This record gives sequence, structure tokens and C-alpha cells, in this order.
Amino acid sequence: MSVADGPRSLKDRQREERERLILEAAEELLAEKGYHEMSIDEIAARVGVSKGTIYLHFSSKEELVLAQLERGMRRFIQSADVVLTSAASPSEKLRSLIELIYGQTFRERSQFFTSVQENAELRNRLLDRKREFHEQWEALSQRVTQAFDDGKSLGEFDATTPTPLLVSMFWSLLSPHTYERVIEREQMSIEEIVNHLSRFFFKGLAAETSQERNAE
Amino acid sequence: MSVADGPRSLKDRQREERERLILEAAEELLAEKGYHEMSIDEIAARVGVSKGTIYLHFSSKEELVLAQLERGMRRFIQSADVVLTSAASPSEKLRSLIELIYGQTFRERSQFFTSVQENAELRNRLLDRKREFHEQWEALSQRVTQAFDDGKSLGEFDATTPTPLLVSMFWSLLSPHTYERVIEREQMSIEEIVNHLSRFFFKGLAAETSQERNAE
Amino acid sequence: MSVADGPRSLKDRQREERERLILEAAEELLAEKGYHEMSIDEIAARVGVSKGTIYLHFSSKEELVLAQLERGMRRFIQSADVVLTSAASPSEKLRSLIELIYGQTFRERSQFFTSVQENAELRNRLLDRKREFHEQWEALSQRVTQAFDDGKSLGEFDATTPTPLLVSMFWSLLSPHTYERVIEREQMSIEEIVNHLSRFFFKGLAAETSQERNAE
Amino acid sequence: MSVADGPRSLKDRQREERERLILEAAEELLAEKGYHEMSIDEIAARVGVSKGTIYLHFSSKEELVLAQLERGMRRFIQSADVVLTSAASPSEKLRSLIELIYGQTFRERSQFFTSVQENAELRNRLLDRKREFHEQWEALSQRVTQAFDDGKSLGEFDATTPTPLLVSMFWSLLSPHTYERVIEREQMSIEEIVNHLSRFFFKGLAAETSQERNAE
DNA sequence: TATGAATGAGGCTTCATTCAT
DNA sequence: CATGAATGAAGCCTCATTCAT
Repeated sequence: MSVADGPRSLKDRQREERERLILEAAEELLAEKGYHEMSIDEIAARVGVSKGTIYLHFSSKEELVLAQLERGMRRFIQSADVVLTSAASPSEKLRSLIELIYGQTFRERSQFFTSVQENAELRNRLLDRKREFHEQWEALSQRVTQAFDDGKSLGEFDATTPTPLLVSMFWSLLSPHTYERVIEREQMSIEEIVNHLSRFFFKGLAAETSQERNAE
Repeated sequence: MSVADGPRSLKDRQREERERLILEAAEELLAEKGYHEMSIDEIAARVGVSKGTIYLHFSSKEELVLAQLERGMRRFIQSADVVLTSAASPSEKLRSLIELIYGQTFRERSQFFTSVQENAELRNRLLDRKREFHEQWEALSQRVTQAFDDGKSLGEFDATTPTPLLVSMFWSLLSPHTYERVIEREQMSIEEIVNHLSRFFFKGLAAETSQERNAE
Repeated sequence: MSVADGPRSLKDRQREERERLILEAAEELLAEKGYHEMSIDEIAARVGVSKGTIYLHFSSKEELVLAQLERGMRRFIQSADVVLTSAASPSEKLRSLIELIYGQTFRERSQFFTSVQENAELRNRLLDRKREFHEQWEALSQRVTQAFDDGKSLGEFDATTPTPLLVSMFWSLLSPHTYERVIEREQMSIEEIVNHLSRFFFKGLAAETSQERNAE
Repeated sequence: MSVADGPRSLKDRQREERERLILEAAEELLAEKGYHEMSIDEIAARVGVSKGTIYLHFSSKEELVLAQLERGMRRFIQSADVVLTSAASPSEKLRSLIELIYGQTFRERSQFFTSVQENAELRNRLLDRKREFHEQWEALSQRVTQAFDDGKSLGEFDATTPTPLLVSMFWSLLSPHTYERVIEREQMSIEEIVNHLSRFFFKGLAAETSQERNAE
């Protein structure tokens, strides 16, 4: 609102807004059709601009997709960090992470996961090119790993299973596949699902048999 | 029939053999490069035939890939059926299924999973078009569902978590993603992994606390 | 008129100055990269104005280049006229023309020759469209032709070779090709080159001297 | 005609013929419009094939043009070599070279010179990339240089002018520009032109004859 | 049947030109 | 006037598919 950023801000805001729209269209199309099936023309049409305009913002299709993936990843990591750096116990943190991923707000904007994780092609071609990606992802993985290790140290978690395997399984249970299958095909509220997932994750499948209790 | 079958079957066998080779080349390339990056020319070159020959067997690239996916799925379902229709207990069945998927034999030939599950593109474009796929997958899911329900009825499994959700989670833990992360990045034998996965799946993450044991 | 002229001419002069800057940038870029490789954006950037401003002065890229070529040609013709209308003898005039073309001053500002003569593209597309060019060039050629004819009449030049052919050969020896080859690859001063060129040109052109006549 | 090369030859000949047609279309268009103005579609249309067919023969527009330039150069160098390695005297060799360039046979197929020499753009972008080019051209220049040096040694040519300069002037007088101006605008037979050119060239080049020396 | 040359639709990208601010 | 964001025609290239041999 100040004079200094008033007029500049307007153009900048418009530019950013446009860029956001492009990225969102790309996000949708990436999730709908994947990298190859989605065309620049299509993105432009969906945003309501011309092909050339896309190239005012991104130097190539690849860069556009990279930008979208970075944006999705940044968004996710920020939310995850809030949870992972909280004062909660490790299991609470992980449960919150499940909630976060399955929750409404995050889900609304994040077919992103579908795009990245599911497309080996994209991963290989793009992750290779941007070091930054790898680092961001590793940073997040590191925090999750820490939560598991903390849980083990505190006696919250069983120390038998190696942490890296736990991390892998954790991501698997939170993968968009699981998500899609669970959300779109079953009639369950988010809350129910999170409860079940958490319960399953922390307790396993085994029935609490009376035998177990008595046996010892 | 048998007379007509004799001389004919030589040609037929040759034809089938060729088709198998094509499908195998497609399988490899699909896993290596994904649908778009793989070209008909490459398949032909790898098999050692000409482009035209591919089209004598499959009417389009899409049909070829479809055929390959069906073949992979059929193969998987057959193996799975052996396990799922055995006399073993539900949890044993499921553990065997984990073994099957992570085991050597299956892994060798089935980058197939990677191709299908990970590629939203393929899924959307191909699954939509072939009803058959869905049915086969549903048939398999049905058998797994049955195993879970049996486990619940027999008191082996905790009945709290809805079966469909369990099935989803089960598939998630067996997804190629988990597989890749686990096999390719950690230094662990297949056996170890299966043990950990099974243990985790059936017991959960919680430490066996003395409280639990004593409390009751 | 003078009143209207005072305030107006400031703007006019600014406008002309700007136009000159644009044309000079175009001249440089034309020589550096050629017609197609040079973009309007680049010109604008080099002048320090916006793309739109270019179009306030020239209706199209083609017109801009045309204007630059005309300007270069006008400049060259003016210099040439000084020489060709001097009181010197025909051979002195022609030698001075060689000096002019190879000399420092002319060279500094006239990559223009390189642009026009060497680029069939430009020639075909542009010369066709602007009659004026042809006329200017013809006017100059006419003066050179006159010099040769004068030389023949005065007995300075051998009359055997038809004048138009002499003119062609003269231009060829002064073409930017010769220039480039000679200046950039050989280690020779301008003066040396002019001497050699003149010597070569006129020894071939010289009328049969009395010495030669005596010999027979 | 033998069985061994009969059938293969047919396809090969067709392929070569097609390639030749493409190169010739490229040659024409290159001369008519220059590198940028000529499109692959245009070449294809002129040959009567589709765009894709061009790419069966040449991997890119640049490669196609390179191939055409190499072909033209090879053709020219071969003809030139016949002349330059003959038993004739240096001045006869050079005169024959003039004849070759201005002669009917060679001219018919060789807008080639126009394409290469006149387009600085092409030269810079393409010569940089293909070492071979430079070498071939240098080899030819070397032979011409040799002819001039031989002429000087034998007393045929005046030794005053440095040979490299002579070579440059020689090429200039044979450049397509001169050629075009001379052939297309003046009404002169090839023979007349060659005579005039040679006369002009060698009278300038002639050693001081004994007559001349005696006269002083 | 088998081949592979030919096709041409379709995708990415550039850049001269326009026009609202 | 000046700007520069937006446009879209046009060019290069790829590759699934066809078809004459």
C-alpha cells in the first residue's frame, strides 16, 4: 500500500497470480493425465491464456513441471515441519502427519503427491536435474526418521524394525494410492480413516487376544 | 481337430512365441522408460523383428501395452491364487503373499507393477478402456478381502478396522514404491524384509510394554 | 515556421536521435548475427528502450532493416561522391575509392556491406520491395561507370574490356568477402593492401604503354 | 546386375536418388531464400515427399544443409583438382579454373557457392561444427596457392603481390556475386567473359616482360 | 508373412507484432 | 508517448501407424 510497493506490487501481484493459475492448471493436468499426455496448449487453455504466455513464466515444459513440483513439495514440507517440530511425542507427531495428509486443507491442493510419487518417469528425469529437490526431500525424510528414532529411544516404539524400513512403510501408508483407494472408494470420514490408520500403524493387525494377556 | 491342430500348431506356437518375446520386450521397456519414452521401434529392435511385425500382433501401442499388463496381472493373480486358496490360516496366507511379492521369482519378471500402479497416465487411459482389468483386479481383491474377513471371523485379526481399509493398506505396503525404497536403498535381504513387514503388519509399531502385560 | 520550429525541433531532434540509436544498434546486430538471428528485443535492449518504442519508429522489422540499409548506403554514396566528383584523374578516383572502402573510417561504421551483399535472403526479400534501393545503387554504379569510361576516353585505361564488366570486377575486389579474407587472415596494413590492390587492378587495366608498343 | 547387389542396389539406388532430390531441392531453396527462410516443409513439398521423409535421410535441418554444402564443395573440389593437377602451366591452370566456374556444366548445379560464400551466418554456424569442411576448403586453397607460387617461381607471375592476397582476389573475381552480376546483367557469352576475366587478371599479374625492361 | 520407408498429426518453442495501461 | 505482457502463426522434430513390395 505504500507508494514504494503500491504500483509495483500491482503488476507483481498480477504476475504472481497468473503464475499461480498456471501452476495450478499444471498441477491438475499432471494429476489427471501425467507429464506426457498434458500439453502446454492444454494448460494455456485451462488458464485462459495463450501458449506464449506460459513461456513468459516458465522457460520450458520441464521447468514448469519442476516449478510445480517444487511448490507442492515446499507446501507439504512446511506443513509437515510444523507438526514435526512441535512439542508432541513421536507417536503424536506421526499421527498428526497422517491427519495432515488425509486432512481437508492439504488434500484440496495436493494432487501433487500423485504426480511425483507415482510417476517414475518424472522422478527420474526431473529429480536428476534439480539437486534442490533431493535435498528437500531428504531433509523431510530426516525429520521423520528422527521422530521414529526418538520414539524408539523413549520406549514408545518397538525397536525391532529398522527405522528406514519404518519410514518406508509410513510413506507407503500415506501414499496417494492408499489415499485414493481409501477416500474415493470407501464411504468413510477423514476422521475415521485417520483413526483406523493410526491404530493400525501403531498397534498392527493382531487381535488383542486374551491368550496374549494371560500367557505371560 | 487334432489333425488340424498338428501342422497348425507349429505356426501357432511360433506366433505365440514371437508374441511372448514382444510382450517381454515391452515389459522391460515399460519398466525402464515408461509408456511414452518407449517406442515401437525400440521394442521391434529388441525383439529383432521389424516395426510392421509388431502390428501383426497388436493393433496399436496401447493394445500392446494393455496385453502386457494383462499378462503381468494374470501371472500375478495365478501365483496369488495358489497362496490364497491353500489350506493355510489367513495370516499365513497373507504372509505368504508378502513373501511372494517380495520374493525372487515374482520380482524378476514384474516390473509390471511399477508400470501400472505408478503411472497415472496409463491407469487413466488404459484401465478406463478395458473392463476386463478391473474385473481381474476385483477378483483378486475379493480373495484378499476374504482372507481378512476369515481372519477376523477366526479371531486372528482385530475386527475393529474395516476390511476394505485393511486391504488398501495391505496393497500399499506391498506397492512397488515400498518395494523400491526398501530393496534398493537399504541393505537388507528379502527374508529380513518379509519378516519385518509381516511383523509390522500383524503387530504394529507399538513397543510391547510391560504395562500392557501387567495392566490386565 | 521558425516559432513552430523552435519547441518542435527539440522533440524532433530527440526523436531523430533515438531513431539513430536504433539504427545503429540494428547495424551492429545485423553484422554480428544476421537478419534472422537478430531480434527486436535485442535491439530494444541495446538501445535501452522497450520493444514497443521500436515500433513507434519503424512499422516492422523489415522496415527497420531497410531503413538501416538505406542509411548505410546513403552514407557510403556520400563519401563515394566526394571522391568521384573530385578533380582527380579516373584512376586516382578509383584508387581513392579503394582507399575509402578499406580505410578506417568507412570500416568502422559499415558492417553494413557484409549484411546486404552477403545475405541472399535479405537481398531477395528486401531489394525487391524497395525500388529506391536499386535507384541509389544504380546512381552510384553510374558514377563509377563514368569514371571507367572517362579513363578509357582519356587513354588511361585499356578499352578492350567492356566497362560493365570492369565495374563488376571492381565491386568484387572491394566486396566484404575480399575485405574479410584479406584483413582478418593476412597480417597486412590497410595501406599495403590498398597498394597491392591498386597495383593489381591497374596493371591489369593499364593501356598498352609506349614501352610495350616500342617493343614490337 | 549381379545377384548379390541386384536387389540391394535397387533399394539403395532409390534411397540415394531420393536423397539426391532432397539435396537438390535444398540447394535451390538455399540459393533462393537462404537458410532461415527455407523450411523443411518447403523442401519436402518440392521433392514431393512428406516432412518426415526428410528426417529419414537427415537428422536435422542443419545436417541437411551441411550435407548439401559438403556435396557442393566435394563436387567443386573434384573438378578443380582435375584442372589443378594437370600438366598445364600455372596460368593455364588458373584460366581453366575460371572457365570451370563460369562454364555451363558446373554452373548448372552450383548455386552452391552462393549459399556458402554469401551467407556469413551459415559459414559461422556450420563451418564451426564440421572440421571436415575447413580442411577440404584449406586443401583446395592450398592447391590454388601452389599454382600461384609455381607461377611466380617460373617467372610467369609478378612476385610483388603476396600470394595470399592473390588467392583472395582470385576468389573474389570468381565469387558468385561477380558471376551473377556479370552473367545475368550483361549480354555476354561465357567465352567472352572468361576471356575478359583472364585477360584482366593476368595482365595485372604478368611479370615485367623483357620488352618492358629493355624500354627503360 | 515380414519389412521398413513413408506419412502426417501433434507437440514444443520462438518471436514479430499488438494493445491496454 | 512509452511500456512490456500477451498473442498466435510458424517452424522443427518425433513417432505411431500404414502399406507397397
